Amino acid sequence: MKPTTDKADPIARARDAFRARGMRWTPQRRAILEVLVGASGHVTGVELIERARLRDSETTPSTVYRTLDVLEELGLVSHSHGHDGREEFHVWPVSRHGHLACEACRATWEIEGDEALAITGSLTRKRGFVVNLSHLTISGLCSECNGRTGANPGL
Amino acid sequence: MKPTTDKADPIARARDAFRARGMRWTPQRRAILEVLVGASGHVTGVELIERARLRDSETTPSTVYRTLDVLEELGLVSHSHGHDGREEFHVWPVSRHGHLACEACRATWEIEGDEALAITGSLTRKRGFVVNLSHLTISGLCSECNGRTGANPGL
DNA sequence: ATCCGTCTTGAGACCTGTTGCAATAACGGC
DNA sequence: GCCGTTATTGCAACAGGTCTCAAGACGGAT
Repeated sequence: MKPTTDKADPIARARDAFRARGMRWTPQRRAILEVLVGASGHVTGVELIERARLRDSETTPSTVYRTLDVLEELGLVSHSHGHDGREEFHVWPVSRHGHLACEACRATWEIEGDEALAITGSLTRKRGFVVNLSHLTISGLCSECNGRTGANPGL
Repeated sequence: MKPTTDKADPIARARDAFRARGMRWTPQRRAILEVLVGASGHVTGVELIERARLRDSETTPSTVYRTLDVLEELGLVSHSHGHDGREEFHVWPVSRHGHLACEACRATWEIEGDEALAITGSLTRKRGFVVNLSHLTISGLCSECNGRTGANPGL
């Protein structure tokens, strides 16, 4: 006896989340959700649009971006900005974390746990400022690139 | 007896910095420098273009942005990204610092000194990652907005 | 004063997103 | 199953920035 809404199915859960907030469940939203299920890690807006178009060639950018906004409100995705300011979406964030991005080699790392606390903690204590960790991208030079480029007189 | 290049004049110093690197000193660059001298704090690209157009209605965006890039290399300006990813230029940075931006009230604060060190220090020590502090913008909720909006289940 | 190499500029196309608005279609009620 | 409300979509224009490329001009050499 199958339950009407399978708790393990992320798409069914998303649909329920939409409906619970009086929002509508549309084919377009379903398609974008399906793309997200197949994605992992960090994806740019353009990548998501391209993938969505593979399923439905009619997909328009505005719908994708608007859906991503809604999904962010629902907590299903989060976004931050790469060092050039472009959006990067983080799908199904398992744990809340920030990012570290090397300006030279473009590699990225996640900042979480104690390391994240070292950054957010002092701001919260001293200023009462609550950091939006998942939106945070810290850029600079990783140890490898910093060694390679030699004296970079202070970025 | 006036010296040919007045050490106190930031525009003359900029001119010399350009020439010293084999770059040319053009009317456009001079105009943009003049705008920057009259600016303070944080300015957006659009604001700078508008102000430059007041002096020279022919000013084009590409020239302004390119000049800003060069000036950033020379260390005369720095830029970071607001919480929506748009560029914000920081003119004549007196001290290297990052920014804190409230997503609700849009207020911003500077992060410098010990506070900055608390953020960059652990990343440098543990990962050898050198943070580009002047490019950093941390967004979240300031104490006032956080109190006002009540329980925000973890940004 | 003129010439020339090459750095800069300007124009416009392009890129990533956002927004206003009319047309469309979910979905709760009958 | 049909209707009406109203959330959502698609389109097209807009906004902030970047990039290419031909034309122009800075400035060292003559």
